[in-house]
Amino acid sequence: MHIRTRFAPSPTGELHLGSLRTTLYAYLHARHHGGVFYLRIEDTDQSRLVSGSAERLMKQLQSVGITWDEGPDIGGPYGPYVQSERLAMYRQAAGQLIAEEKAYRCDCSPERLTQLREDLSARKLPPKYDGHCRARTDVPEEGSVIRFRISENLSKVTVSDCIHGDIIIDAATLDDFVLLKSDGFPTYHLAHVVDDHAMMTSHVIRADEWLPSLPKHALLFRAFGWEEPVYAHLPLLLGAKGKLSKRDGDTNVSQFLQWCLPDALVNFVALLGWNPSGEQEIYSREELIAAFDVTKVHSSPAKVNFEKLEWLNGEYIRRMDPDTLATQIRTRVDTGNAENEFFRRAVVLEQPRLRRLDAFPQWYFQPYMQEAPLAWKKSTLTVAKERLVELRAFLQQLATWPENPADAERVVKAWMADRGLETGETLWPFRVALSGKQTSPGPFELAWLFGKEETLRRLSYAIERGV
RNA sequence: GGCCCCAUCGUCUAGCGGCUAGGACGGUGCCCUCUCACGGCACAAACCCGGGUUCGAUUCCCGGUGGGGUCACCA
Repeated sequence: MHIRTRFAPSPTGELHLGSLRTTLYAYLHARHHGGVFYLRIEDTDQSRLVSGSAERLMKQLQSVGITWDEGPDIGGPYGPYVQSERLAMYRQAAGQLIAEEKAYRCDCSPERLTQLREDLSARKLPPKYDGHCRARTDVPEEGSVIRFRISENLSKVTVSDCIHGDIIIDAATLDDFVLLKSDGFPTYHLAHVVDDHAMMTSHVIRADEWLPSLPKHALLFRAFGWEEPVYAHLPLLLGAKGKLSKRDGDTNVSQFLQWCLPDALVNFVALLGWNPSGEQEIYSREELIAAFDVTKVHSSPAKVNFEKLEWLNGEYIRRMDPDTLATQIRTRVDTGNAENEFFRRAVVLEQPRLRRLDAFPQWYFQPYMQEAPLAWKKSTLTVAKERLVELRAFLQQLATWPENPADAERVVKAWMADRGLETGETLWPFRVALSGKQTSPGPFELAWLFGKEETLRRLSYAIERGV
């Protein structure tokens, strides 16, 4: 069988962390099998459309490196890939079911339906449609909906899912659900079945919240006489309390991308609810594709651990080449008018310390400010300044400035050993003279960053004005 | 409430009848060290409960409990 999976978002907002994972799994499954991954826009709810949303969704997928083979922007053999452009197909399909008496028209008013549900739930009965219009033949087309008829002969429905296994549902709990709305647009149920059949979808990979309506979909496929796709219902992503939501902070992908590398985010999200049975934590895109197996996706929900994402992002940062990292940071933080070489060196210094791209220390780009005392622990300012004076003289006469921090360390430490200078009393003032901070990269790193001129300038400033 | 899903450290997880129950994040301690990170080492931390099945259950079955989802002319 040829593998075809899809991501079918409704254009009503931003790409959410949960949708990213759903998409990623569908994408990985297709890529793993050399199949097709396509995009379909589900814009059947006229009232909830958000303009520009579909475009943003696609942009965000691109920004995390998820590519599709067919879609609204690039077309493909089974288009159109936008549901509002496929209305004729849904109407035709619904009409066919009416002709076969597997569906019927209903013009019950919203008021009646609401009343009905209220009465039913007041009596502690499941709120379902009472079949008022089931036998009617006089329902006008105008303003009415088409409902699916749950056969009265049906007792059990067996559905199957490749991560949950078989599920058997009592048909009595099923409702005569709406297929076609009165505005002529299909409901999700109809559109899903018609499209995934027409578009040859082999695997429907979607969130667990769809599981309760799986029997409807199965019944529809059977009513049409179509082969059902393989279903994979993914466990939900949970926040602090229940389904991941705004309560847990902004969970939009764009929000994460402000501080997180796309590859780290993908790596992180891939391992939420699935893992290839090892102790490896970091996977390249290729490794994910090679290892992915939908049937090994967990059936239990996963709480999102944002701290681990930060850690993972740090790991990715450490593995990057400094120039690439520098460009990633440049787009996210204000680097003032730092010149390229200086910025690149600052990035090298911060690379082992950084977890969030947006947390790059600002002091590199700001005027010098002494915030920590020059004196080391129990030592005194006088001693600190004596050391700095000696150090300045030594650095001053250096013929060649160290090429890198390790060089600087070697040279200065040799000199210190020579003079019998204690490290804390010397290096602490040295570092504070350069950074002004309680915590910062080391003095050798900073001397390399600033170069001879600026290093000497800062030393002199500390000797004269330092406290 | 009906229906459905789920259940290993706080969190993500390995485990697929016999293990000192492994790893990662986070936490703690130590080492490295001028500070902060990085890195290294160590420690604390889990099989929800009750019945079965079995020589033997974290693992299989049933029940309970707990958590979650879903019950629209939304997806």
